[in-house]
Amino acid sequence: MSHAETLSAEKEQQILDGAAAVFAAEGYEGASMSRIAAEAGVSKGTLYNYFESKAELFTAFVRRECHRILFVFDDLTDDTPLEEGLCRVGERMLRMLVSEPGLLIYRMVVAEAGKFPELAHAFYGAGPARVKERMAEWIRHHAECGRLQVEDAEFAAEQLSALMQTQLCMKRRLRLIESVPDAEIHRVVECAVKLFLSGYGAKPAVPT
Amino acid sequence: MSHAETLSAEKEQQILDGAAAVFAAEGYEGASMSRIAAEAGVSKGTLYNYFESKAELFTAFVRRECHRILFVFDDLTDDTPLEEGLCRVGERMLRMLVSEPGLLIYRMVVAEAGKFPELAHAFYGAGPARVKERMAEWIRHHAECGRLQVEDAEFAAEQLSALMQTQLCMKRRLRLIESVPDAEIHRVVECAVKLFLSGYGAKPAVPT
Amino acid sequence: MSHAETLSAEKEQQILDGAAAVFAAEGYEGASMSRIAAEAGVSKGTLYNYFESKAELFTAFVRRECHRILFVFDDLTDDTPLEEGLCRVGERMLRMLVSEPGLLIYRMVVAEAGKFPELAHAFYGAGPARVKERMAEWIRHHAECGRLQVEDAEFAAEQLSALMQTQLCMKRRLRLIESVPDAEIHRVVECAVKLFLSGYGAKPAVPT
Amino acid sequence: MSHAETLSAEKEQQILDGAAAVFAAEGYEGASMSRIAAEAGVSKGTLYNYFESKAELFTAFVRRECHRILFVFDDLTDDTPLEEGLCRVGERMLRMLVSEPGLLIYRMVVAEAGKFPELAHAFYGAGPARVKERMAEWIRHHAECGRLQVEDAEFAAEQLSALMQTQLCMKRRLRLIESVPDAEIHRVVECAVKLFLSGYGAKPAVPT
DNA sequence: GATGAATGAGGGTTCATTCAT
DNA sequence: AATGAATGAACCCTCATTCAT
Repeated sequence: MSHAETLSAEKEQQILDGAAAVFAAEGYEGASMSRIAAEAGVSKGTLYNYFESKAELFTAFVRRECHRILFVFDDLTDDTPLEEGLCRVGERMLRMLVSEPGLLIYRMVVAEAGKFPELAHAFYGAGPARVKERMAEWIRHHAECGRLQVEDAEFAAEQLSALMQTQLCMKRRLRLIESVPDAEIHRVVECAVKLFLSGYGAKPAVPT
Repeated sequence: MSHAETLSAEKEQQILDGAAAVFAAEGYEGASMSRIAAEAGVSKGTLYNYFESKAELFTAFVRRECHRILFVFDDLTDDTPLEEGLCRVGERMLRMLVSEPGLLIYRMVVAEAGKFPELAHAFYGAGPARVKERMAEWIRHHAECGRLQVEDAEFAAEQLSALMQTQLCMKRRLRLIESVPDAEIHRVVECAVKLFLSGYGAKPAVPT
Repeated sequence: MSHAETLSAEKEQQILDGAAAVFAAEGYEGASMSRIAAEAGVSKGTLYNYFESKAELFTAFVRRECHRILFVFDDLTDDTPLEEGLCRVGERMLRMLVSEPGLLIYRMVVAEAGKFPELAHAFYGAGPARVKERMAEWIRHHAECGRLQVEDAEFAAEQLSALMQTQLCMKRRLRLIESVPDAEIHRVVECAVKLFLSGYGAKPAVPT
Repeated sequence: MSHAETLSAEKEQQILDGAAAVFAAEGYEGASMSRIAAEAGVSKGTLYNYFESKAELFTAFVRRECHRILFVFDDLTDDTPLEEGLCRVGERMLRMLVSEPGLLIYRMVVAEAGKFPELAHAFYGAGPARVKERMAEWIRHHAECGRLQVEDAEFAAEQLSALMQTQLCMKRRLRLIESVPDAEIHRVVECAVKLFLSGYGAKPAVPT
């Protein structure tokens, strides 16, 4: 992206793959260009033909991972039934959050927010902020249809997102567990949606 | 505890203070023992009299920070009114999460979970797990009193915790904002408790 | 001369021009083949088609510069009046010594005499030695005509050369000054010739 | 000089000796800190305990060499007879110029004047300029005593200095010769002084 | 017990050179 | 003949760790 197209795009991906492996295992500071080169199967010099510095390689790697991850709303339309839509979006979000690439990028961006503020900003904009925004739109739509009673759609969206991030998520972030069974995900999402709807769902008319 | 009585506990704290400053600013890999020694006002050799290695110093520092942070339930009793208790606990938790020491420890543990799995474990046990456990007890108490309708108190506690961690929290973790106004905290906590109670609060008897 | 006829002499000069610019700015070790290639507007590979190595390119560049510089005696004939000839030669020599190309070559050859002894030898032969020899011939001619009283013409030539290299010259070599006004040059040369003639000029017959 | 006195002055000299050997052989850019460490018999790290960087080590080395070299006028008094004084000073200067340390420092300062302008400046001030000034004073003294006819004593001093730097000097600078016989030095100095006095010496009264 | 000079492996980066295209 | 991507050794420098004082 930031480099001439004369260099092989294939090799660039190869390098980024190597970088992903090493950054994931060692973090930014802990990763060495030597190891990345070895992991990617290229020489150390080649790294510098593709990326000007370790920092730029890291940046490119984070940006690529960000793009790979953000697909949460791809096929949600206004016609999707309320509860089904909430569950589908929630499930996707949670799956992404506990997936290996999702965790990787979360850890790295949080860890290096001080050194790479622009990355933190880009991550927030492309990730949480975008999800919130899109979700708020959808919530607003359903509120207008009378199926939700929401005043601040954006905040409601934040709450829904937050409800997905129970300790399941935390445990993955801390690498206390290696994988997450589907059943767990379903349960978390279902309960989150239930709680959400109990607060924001249209109240049944109370019979007089 | 692991050291001979000949070493001064005071100096140990002095070193940990220096370590805290440098680890906070530079991260684990970025921190140098020289800088820590300078910051702590001792010689490099002394560092190694108190801690066997950089890794052990880091471990000790993280453990101390963990202990400093966990005070959430200190004065909550069974008599505390339900909503007030929820708010008080939530507020403390959120304040801790967005505080500089809280963020520091969160970032470091998440970042180095791969290299220091035992730290991640200890952090989880001393932090999220303990909070959840304590909160679940309290919820269970109120459920037994009929003020809450909760089947799985632990999961409910997780949800309440999760609701505190809206994007306010994320923004702090990403260093997108430098501080958090009290009003913001109040609002997040209040809304969290409201949503929580809408789902778990005792339903008013429906008139027949 | 050492290359196949398939290579373009034009491009060779182009490369040497690039090399001159970079060697002048960075010195031998400081210059990079990449920068030379860029400066010359050719690829790195092409450099190696024309010159076997960095050392050979440097050698070729120094030799070319040597040739460019040596023009001191071009139009001096036996008929040129003594003092005028001395001044003209002196002035040219001094101008050459303080000129940018002259300084460049002097600095580089002196700096790299250890690594490139054959270059130092070639430089001496093409420069100082040739000037001395040519000047000695001319001095000898005037001695035979009775206008100079010289026993060792070669040594006298060395002295005349030496007299041109006052601190003006040194200051330029040390880059303490950026340019030399004509008046300064005239003065140095004039005084040098005057001193020279006071020692070697034919003594007026002492009246009996 | 620029460092705390806590480090061993002995080892500092040891390092500077190693640096001298390597800088002399390879030049500034060509010298590697590894080789200097090996030559000095210390580890690479130790180099950096004593000198902050390669540039600073080079600077320290040049300054030390400068101080070692400047002793030309140490015992010249106003009572020293004219011709003897001129010869003595000239001889010392020439010996210094063709000595290994003298050449070393000349080569390095000329070669790196672009990169280390402050060194070039310091060298000029401590070397050529100081010699000129001191020599001019002495010449002025003899002029006042009527033994010399000099208008611009400083310029005359420059000329005398210049006359020492015949091709003997140049050959050493180019490493074309390894050593200089005393006889050569004597001859150059004697002829220089003779020429100098023929121009600036008090003229014998011409008998009427 | 405290010090900090010494170590040397390893860090990121550059660069002369090669070679497939 | 010309290119420039690839290489890997070597660059300057940092740092966790040791140990004589």
